Order: sequence, then C-alpha cells, then structure tokens
Amino acid sequence: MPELPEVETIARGVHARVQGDQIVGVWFGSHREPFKTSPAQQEKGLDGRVILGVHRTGKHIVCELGSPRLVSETGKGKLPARPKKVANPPALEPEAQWIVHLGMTGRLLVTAPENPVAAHTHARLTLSSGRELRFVDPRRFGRLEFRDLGKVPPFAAAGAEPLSIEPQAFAALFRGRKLAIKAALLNQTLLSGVGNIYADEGLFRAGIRPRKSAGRLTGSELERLRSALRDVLQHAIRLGGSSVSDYVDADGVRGFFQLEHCVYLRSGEPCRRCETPIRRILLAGRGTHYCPKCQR
DNA sequence: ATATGGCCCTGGTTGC
DNA sequence: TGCAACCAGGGCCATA
Repeated sequence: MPELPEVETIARGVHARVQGDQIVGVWFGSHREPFKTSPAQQEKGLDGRVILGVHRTGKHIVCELGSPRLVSETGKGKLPARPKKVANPPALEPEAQWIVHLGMTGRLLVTAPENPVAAHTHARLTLSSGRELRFVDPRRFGRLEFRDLGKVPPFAAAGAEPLSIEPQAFAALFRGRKLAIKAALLNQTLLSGVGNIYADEGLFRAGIRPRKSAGRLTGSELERLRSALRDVLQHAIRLGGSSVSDYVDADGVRGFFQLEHCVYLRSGEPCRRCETPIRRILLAGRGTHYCPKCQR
C-alpha cells in the first residue's frame, strides 16, 4: 500500500516527466467512486492547464496547475495554442491543484498512449508532449480532487510531516492519549504519511511495543520513535518504496524496501536482530507485526 | 473531545 | 480441480 515513501517516489517520477506539460485531453472511465470533485468539474478544470509541478503532501500527490494564457498575457509573445512544453513553468502562479490519493491499490502512471489500458483505469490525461498520465485503482479506495485556488485554499495535510517534525512537537502529538502508539501513528490528523508498513517498521527500530499507550511513552522512547520513523522513511525513499501488494512507481517499476523489512509481513520468521519469531496481532483493525523480545 | 468499529471494494488466498 | 467464503486495509462516518 502506498505510504509516504511510495507516494514520494511516484510524485518525483511524475514531476520529472510531466513538469511543464499541458493537459490537452481528459478522460474519466467511471462516474461512480473515486471523485471528491465531480468528474465534470474536474474535466473542466484540468483541460488546457499546464502542470507546473508535482509534489507529495502526506500520502497525497499534489499537481500544481497553471494556465498557459498567463505567459502570453505577460508580453512574452504569442504561444502556440498547444505548446509542447511551456517555458519556465515555475514562473507561473498555481491557479488550481489536482490531488491524487492512491488509497490501497492506486497507481499513477506516465505512459505512452499506445500502451494497453489496464483494467480499473479511472482517469487518463493526454499531455501535449504526447505522453499520458493514468490513474488506475482496482479497489477504488483512491480519491481524485480538483481545487480551484481562486475559490478554495491550497491543499494542506491535516497532520504533521514525519520527515521534518521537531522533537518537541512530535512528543506533544501523543501527550495524554490513551490509545495504542501504533493506532496513533496511523492517525493521519496527527502525522500525515505513516501507514501500516512504516508504523510497524518504525516501532521495531525504536524498540517500542505497538500496544503501548501513546501517552505513556517516555521522553527517550518518543525521541527514538521520531528519529526511527524519519530514518526508515528516508531509507525507503532511497530504495524507491516497498512493493508489497502491487505498488509501482510512475514508470511501473517496483521498489526495493520490502527486502529490508524487519517485521512487516514476517510473522513467524526469525527477528533479524535476535532470532525470536516475529509475532502478528490485530490492532486497530490492522495486522500488526513486532518482535516480542526487541520491543518492550 | 477521544476512541472504536463498520463500511467501502476487488483480487488473492484459503478451505471444502 | 472448482468454486465460494474470507481477508486485507486507508479513510470516512456513525456511535459510544
């Protein structure tokens, strides 16, 4: 399932391939499900826009959109109606955003238009460079949203960024909370971007038992957890994410971090540190994996 | 306010 | 071997 490292990998890949590209065609394959904004509204908002850049916020992919009109209006001379690439895209102010949440099984792919269209393809954006941006999501837990920045504020994640949060702010997130630390890590209004894989892996690296009450973590445990999470997320980004179910990056390439998992999906297998069999429990409705000896 | 549990949805796995 | 039941789980919502 795509979490922060997978979403970061995809956002970087999409950015590198479509920055400055113009959306010259929009197709939505389904009119039920993944739309936070109606397909008609998205189509109207997306068509003709220039993709200024693509980045990650929490588990969301945010495409910053501008209008090619602005370039000609600022006296740069006439642009062709359908330019291959717009010059100096960062100079354009974002006017709108297209926000993609991948849910459990979502993929955002940059591909040649002649490539076969996978089952459960819900959106196809034709780009002026000749490529196509496709959103595929079998389980339909993903969401697509269009934001007109003239009318609504830019997208902001509800929770803090796990890669950059300061120790004091991190500790404050869990103060007074009775729920299990694992459940707290999954709460996106506290931290944005940590999902089931990296919650388990972070807790293992910090040596903390998933069931431990969040509010009862000591100062040193909190600090260990913050840096363990940051390290494991950064390491996973370097390896292109974890491909456990069907995650692939913007080019359809799998990640490698699943090979470095210490606990996730390793129940019964020996702990990499102490050989004790990894245990699996159900916590907050999620499969939870930990080493009973290394995590107290 | 905080916390819990059901629901959505489909493909893969399990069990008879 | 074939088919149905079951399970996974991120985010949202209703409920306690």
